[in-house]
Amino acid sequence: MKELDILQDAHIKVTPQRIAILRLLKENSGHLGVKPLYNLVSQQYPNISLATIYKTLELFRSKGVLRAVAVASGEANCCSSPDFNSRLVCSTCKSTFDIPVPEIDLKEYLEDVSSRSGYRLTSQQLVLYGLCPKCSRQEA
Amino acid sequence: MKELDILQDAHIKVTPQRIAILRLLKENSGHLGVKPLYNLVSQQYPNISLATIYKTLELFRSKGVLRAVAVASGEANCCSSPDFNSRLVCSTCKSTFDIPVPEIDLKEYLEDVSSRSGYRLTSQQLVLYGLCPKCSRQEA
DNA sequence: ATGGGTGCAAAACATTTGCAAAAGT
DNA sequence: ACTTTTGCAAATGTTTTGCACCCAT
Repeated sequence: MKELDILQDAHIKVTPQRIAILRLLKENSGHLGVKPLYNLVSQQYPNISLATIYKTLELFRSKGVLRAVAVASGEANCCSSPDFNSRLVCSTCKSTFDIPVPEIDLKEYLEDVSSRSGYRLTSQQLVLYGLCPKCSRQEA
Repeated sequence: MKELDILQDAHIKVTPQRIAILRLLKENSGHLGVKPLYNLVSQQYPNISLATIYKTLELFRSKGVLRAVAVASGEANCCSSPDFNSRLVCSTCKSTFDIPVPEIDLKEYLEDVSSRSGYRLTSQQLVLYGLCPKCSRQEA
């Protein structure tokens, strides 16, 4: 789907900056922090400001074009022992509900979590942490 | 396991502040941001500084007592369509490797990802987003 | 003309660093 | 005693806000 169509479908006014931002996010599978994104957009629009990036991301999020996704920062912290960390987070009020580690088929699991918790699931994120082959070698 | 033992096992010098921080994280399943944690610790140690919190968290992380876990912030962003977002992130160099959505048993899936990617998995995080019953009602 | 978008600058907020005093082993 | 940690303050980095100007209806 073209960037233009995505924006129009979401009732977002189309501007060149917004198209560029959306295109870059798509090209990078969305795995882009604010500054890397800013640097990329700057190549095309040298005068763009960080404020525009932030405003655009917030706009996209509010319209459902983007979904905020975080890779471990210091924001929240967790006692180490449980290697598998599963939590249910309300995307509106941020309240959390602890859920058991899935041992069964994921679809069953998701239905189960939904009915136990009463939460209406909108999306899931499985983040796996590990060492890539290069770093794994360097560590040994 | 007692806080004292956890710290000693990790070869971390024991201080009352560190015990308090670790205790509070455990009592809250680790789902605690920096400021909420600071506020709680402050009740017991009114003079503790944010710098100490940050330093302690970083220390705990480096010793493996804590694992950084993030709940969606603006840090990284993702095009919406894929409801199930799975990524493999190298905990050392942050490089990413896209992985398919799991359709099968999780253990098989994890083994499969590991052998396909060459990454050595250290931990996984499944974050489910949704609306809690209260917010779900308010939205309708 | 109007409404909204942009970029700048400043404000607000979050995190990190350097250092002297205090506490731990 | 020696070393490390603490808390303060300042420095740095990040995100948000207000506003004047510009662009596309």
